[in-house]
Amino acid sequence: MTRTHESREMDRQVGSATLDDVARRAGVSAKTVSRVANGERSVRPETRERVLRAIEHLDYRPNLLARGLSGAHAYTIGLVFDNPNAYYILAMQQGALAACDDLHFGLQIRPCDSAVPTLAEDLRDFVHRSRLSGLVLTTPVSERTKALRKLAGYHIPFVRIISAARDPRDGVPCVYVDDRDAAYAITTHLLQLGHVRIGFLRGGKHHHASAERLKGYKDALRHYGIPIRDELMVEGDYVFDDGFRGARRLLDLAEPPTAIFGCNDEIAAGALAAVQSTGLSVPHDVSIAGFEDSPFSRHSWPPLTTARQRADIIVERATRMLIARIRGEHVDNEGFNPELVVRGSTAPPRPKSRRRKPR
Amino acid sequence: MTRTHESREMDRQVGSATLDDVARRAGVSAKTVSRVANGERSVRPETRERVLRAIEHLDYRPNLLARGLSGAHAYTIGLVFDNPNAYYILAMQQGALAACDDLHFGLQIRPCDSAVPTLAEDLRDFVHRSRLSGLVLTTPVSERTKALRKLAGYHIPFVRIISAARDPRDGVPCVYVDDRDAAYAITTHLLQLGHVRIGFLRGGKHHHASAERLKGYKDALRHYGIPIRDELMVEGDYVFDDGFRGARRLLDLAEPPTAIFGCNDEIAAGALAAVQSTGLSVPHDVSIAGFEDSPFSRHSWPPLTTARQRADIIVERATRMLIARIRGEHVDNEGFNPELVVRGSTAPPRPKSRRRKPR
DNA sequence: CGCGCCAAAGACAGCGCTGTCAATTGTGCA
DNA sequence: TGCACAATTGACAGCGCTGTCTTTGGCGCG
Repeated sequence: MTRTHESREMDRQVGSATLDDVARRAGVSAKTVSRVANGERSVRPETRERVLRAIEHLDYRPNLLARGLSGAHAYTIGLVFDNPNAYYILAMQQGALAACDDLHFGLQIRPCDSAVPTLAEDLRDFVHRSRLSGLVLTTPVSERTKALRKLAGYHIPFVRIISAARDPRDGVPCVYVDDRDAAYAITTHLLQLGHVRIGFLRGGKHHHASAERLKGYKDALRHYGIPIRDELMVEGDYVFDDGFRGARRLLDLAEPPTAIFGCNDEIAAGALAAVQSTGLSVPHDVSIAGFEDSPFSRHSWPPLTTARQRADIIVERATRMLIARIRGEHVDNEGFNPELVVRGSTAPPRPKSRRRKPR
Repeated sequence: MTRTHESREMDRQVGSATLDDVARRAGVSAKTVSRVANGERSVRPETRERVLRAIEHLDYRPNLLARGLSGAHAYTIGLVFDNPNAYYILAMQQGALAACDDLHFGLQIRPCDSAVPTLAEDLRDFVHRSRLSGLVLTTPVSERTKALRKLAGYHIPFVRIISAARDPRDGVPCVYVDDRDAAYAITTHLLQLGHVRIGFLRGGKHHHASAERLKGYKDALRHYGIPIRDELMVEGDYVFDDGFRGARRLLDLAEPPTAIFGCNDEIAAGALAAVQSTGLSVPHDVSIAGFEDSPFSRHSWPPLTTARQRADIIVERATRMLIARIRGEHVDNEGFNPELVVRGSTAPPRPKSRRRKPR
């Protein structure tokens, strides 16, 4: 590149002092400035002070590319997701960003298709190209165990967020969320209101979380001695339209359910719309519950009973774990329990005599 | 760093061949490989072929950090936003990502507070730290003209997305969206249905788009010779709760409106919930219209009449413009017109005699 | 047959930072 | 006071790539 001194000065005007500039001004070596900038110990307080003043004065900001190229890694992590749910994605991004900003790491966002066979290789390339320090893997990417094994083989640090009742203790760090338990709580809430026929709208076949929630639903029914009926469980993906269609199918049954539990809020919103579109009222004719506490659940009418799952906090925690791990610190896995939030979309079923579809 | 040969070999195993590796295998210089990798002209076809085979064989991927550090810029752009709306943000990200993937650029996501006085300096630091090639500025960041002037002074390329009826032709490249016209269309739609008292729920005081939409509303009323009443225009931000509160206030008026136009879909969803919460029905008692065509509008019941604004496509276009500009190509500004989408939330007003609040 | 010219390819010096290791200084203790 | 040893600091060589400049080789033309 060979830039002249003049052009370097011009660059400086637009605001990019380098380590060397700072070093010259503080009368120390570049390496010492590097030490101060990275908060390393072995620098005498007065030297540190001098360097800090020079940094301040020149408004020095380390060039992340150079740091990444030079060092063992780039002080940047990747957030990998494969999810159709906008709120969920955004909450995850916010959580990751909060942790990264706090710990002075960069963040790269990476949507992907978790079903491709080359998942591990794709992620490896992603990491290598930008020399990422590690990955936060969210569901369902975090459930592709074979790909994860490969990733580990490539010596790529990662933290998984998974749906599990307890710490899997398999040596792979993770944050686990007890979806089964939360689904159990929601179903129990409906049962205690007096519902017996409760529909369940499944989501994302490939999502382990969906299976866990279904398990919680079944466990609760079993606990109350209520038979599990196939016709009350409808397949679908994590999207509104499937919720709408699924709920319509349930309502068309000879003996329709008095309550519908959607596997996430978007599905539940679809169910809500479906019920209202047939002229029935929520919660008087049909109760509806969701899962996630996304804005969907708060911003519908009536607002949805749901399980609060703070994706931002969960991902922030996972990100902090990852960075701690990258720094060589020991970290314990951590569990989260979604919490039941009761809102206006659930109520006791209408006495049988009056429950008849109008029209 | 001084790594041993052994350790380099190990690294190679996990998949990061370098320019030099490829050069050695192809029997050419590193620079020639660089030329091939960057699609430069002056390489003889047979040489290019040989290099490509070596690249293929070694599964070579350029290290983006090194490329960015070395070259004039990092082949990465930043997407800057300051917006409370999840769908909007996500749509924008998807649009930017589509363009970046296609053109082999990286993307950095950057939420920010557009109201801070140091906006220009913050963005400059953001650019310098990662040596970004340029920025896509979305509303309302794109409306901070003073900060933008500073940015231009720092020689940072950017493209704005703004709310304007026509090309401002001010020398700063932009994509412009005619919000006024779309709001005019929505208001006209309501007027043609027979509504006379139409409420307007404002959004985001700092958003120029909000003012443009208000202008469209007023222009339409004026065109139909209907007086503009202050009590029918309610302040608020772009969020559900303000829509809810604002609609309640409108309904509490001595003479409430028969239709409510929310400045975006989230506000309209709030208004929808407010109307339904008072026991009135949409659209029979009150019509509601939104703006944006976000999932909110499709996923409520009834689905909302709105103006379709494809944030993904708009941002993708802006991103392509930015990259073209970075490459030194000439690009013309481009305009988008949101399009009226009529759904179930709007209908003719109920004949006066029967319009009385129950309860 | 020799010359100039242009396309193709290579040499080399960085970009701004960090890891390693050597040099320097200061400290405690015999 | 002198010495071993630890705490600071600095010198230097890259990280993997690109910009500039130089060299090489093939070709047309007088």
